[in-house]
Amino acid sequence: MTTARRQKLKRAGTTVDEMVRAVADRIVTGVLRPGEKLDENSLADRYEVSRTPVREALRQLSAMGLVERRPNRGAIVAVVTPAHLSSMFESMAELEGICARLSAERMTTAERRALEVGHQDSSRLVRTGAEAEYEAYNTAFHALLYRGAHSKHIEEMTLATRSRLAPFRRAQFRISGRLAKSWSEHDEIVAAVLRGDGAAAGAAAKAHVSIVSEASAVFVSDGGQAPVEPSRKRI
Amino acid sequence: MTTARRQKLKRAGTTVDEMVRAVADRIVTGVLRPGEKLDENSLADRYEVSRTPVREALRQLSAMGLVERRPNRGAIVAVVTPAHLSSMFESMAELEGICARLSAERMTTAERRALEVGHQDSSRLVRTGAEAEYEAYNTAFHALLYRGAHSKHIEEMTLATRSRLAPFRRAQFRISGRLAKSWSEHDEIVAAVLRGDGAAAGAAAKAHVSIVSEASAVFVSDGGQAPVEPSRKRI
DNA sequence: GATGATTTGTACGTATGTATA
DNA sequence: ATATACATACGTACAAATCAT
Repeated sequence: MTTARRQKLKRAGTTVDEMVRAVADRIVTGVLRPGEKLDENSLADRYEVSRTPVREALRQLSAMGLVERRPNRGAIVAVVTPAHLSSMFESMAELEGICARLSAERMTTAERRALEVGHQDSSRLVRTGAEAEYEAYNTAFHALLYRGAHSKHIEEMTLATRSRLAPFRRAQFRISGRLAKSWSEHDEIVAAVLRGDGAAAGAAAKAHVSIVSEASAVFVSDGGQAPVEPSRKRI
Repeated sequence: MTTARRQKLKRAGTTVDEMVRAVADRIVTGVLRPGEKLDENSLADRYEVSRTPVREALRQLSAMGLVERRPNRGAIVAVVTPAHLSSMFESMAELEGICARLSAERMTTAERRALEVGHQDSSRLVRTGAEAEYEAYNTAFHALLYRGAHSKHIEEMTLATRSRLAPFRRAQFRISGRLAKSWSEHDEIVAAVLRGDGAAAGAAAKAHVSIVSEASAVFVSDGGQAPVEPSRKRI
């Protein structure tokens, strides 16, 4: 029986907001796996709060798509069908493409410089094979592209979709050679953005995601992220 | 003083779900205007429920982007800056374009037929100037395009964005000549979809939204949707 | 299929934080 | 600026639904 150790929240803002952050983090990092039950009492217990904020947090997570709620039947970590997963990757490719295209057209000089500097620096991570660091950089790189589109709502949609995909793409850089391949794809995107070629940047970014999608599909079929369901005390 | 008449919910599922539906509907139809305060007690009073489900509904609406919540300071109908509004219209254009492109490539024969039949029938509404009916048809028409893309997540994002824009585009068909213009734009989209020309369908759909955007901008600057704020008893 | 246990849904009370005089 | 009024945040209690036996 897994012990459900208590863990006081930081209470940066409201209890609910902290709960949302905490649970969302555990979902996207894969600690909580798709299909896993999210019991209100256990969550309240774990974070030492009452059920009221837990319920509000679950509802918000549900609206975000990270959690599924069936009336009177509780909440589970969202479990997506292969069809829906592929639809999300498809959306991600489209969104990345849009962001890259708009970034190529709209980024300020400072933004372009930041993109290029980061990209050049990251080559060191590839040479040394620093997977974890490269993954962190990769997130920042893509965030720059979303931001550079200068369109708040597109940025929001893209980040939200990325969050929902996170549980399914975690192991992508473990796949041999993926680091170098990712970098060279980034290189193509950066070059297109720097020369203001929206169409090329969009196409490259879209292709970049498609490749990640295939890599993740392999991972999924490994069973590593297969929906789970029992193990009650795992919060 | 506007009377806050009580109104029992239908209780199809849970109270909260009905509340979300009811309040979202009042927001997108413009009964509740951007900036208007959503007082928990008044809402609870109006729908004859306790504050608990009201709070959960407000949080879900907030996650949907229809409502803004400031900690300890209550909720208001989401008020968007002109910049954010234009970003949402831009997103809408991109999403519509994607849906139309994918529909052109993926719709089944039955779906194509339904699209064309509805479109041809709608010409009658244009001739008779049936604005309300045409608006209803228009919603269905676009829903067909979203559905026809055969990509659940893209469909969800598009519908969600459309909801958030609804309060700002309501008067679009009141603008003289807009009905006929809308129909001819639809005609271009339908033709492209039927002949399987994804690029043309996407471009036409994207342009279609851009024009709506401009029409709505006029409407917004009319003050018709300017953020309100007092009138406490208006729930 | 009925019954008890468990879990979710709703109501309400109190404390805390925010706005107002 | 201080105090007062008021709205929100959270906890607790109870009701209703689901699940297991």
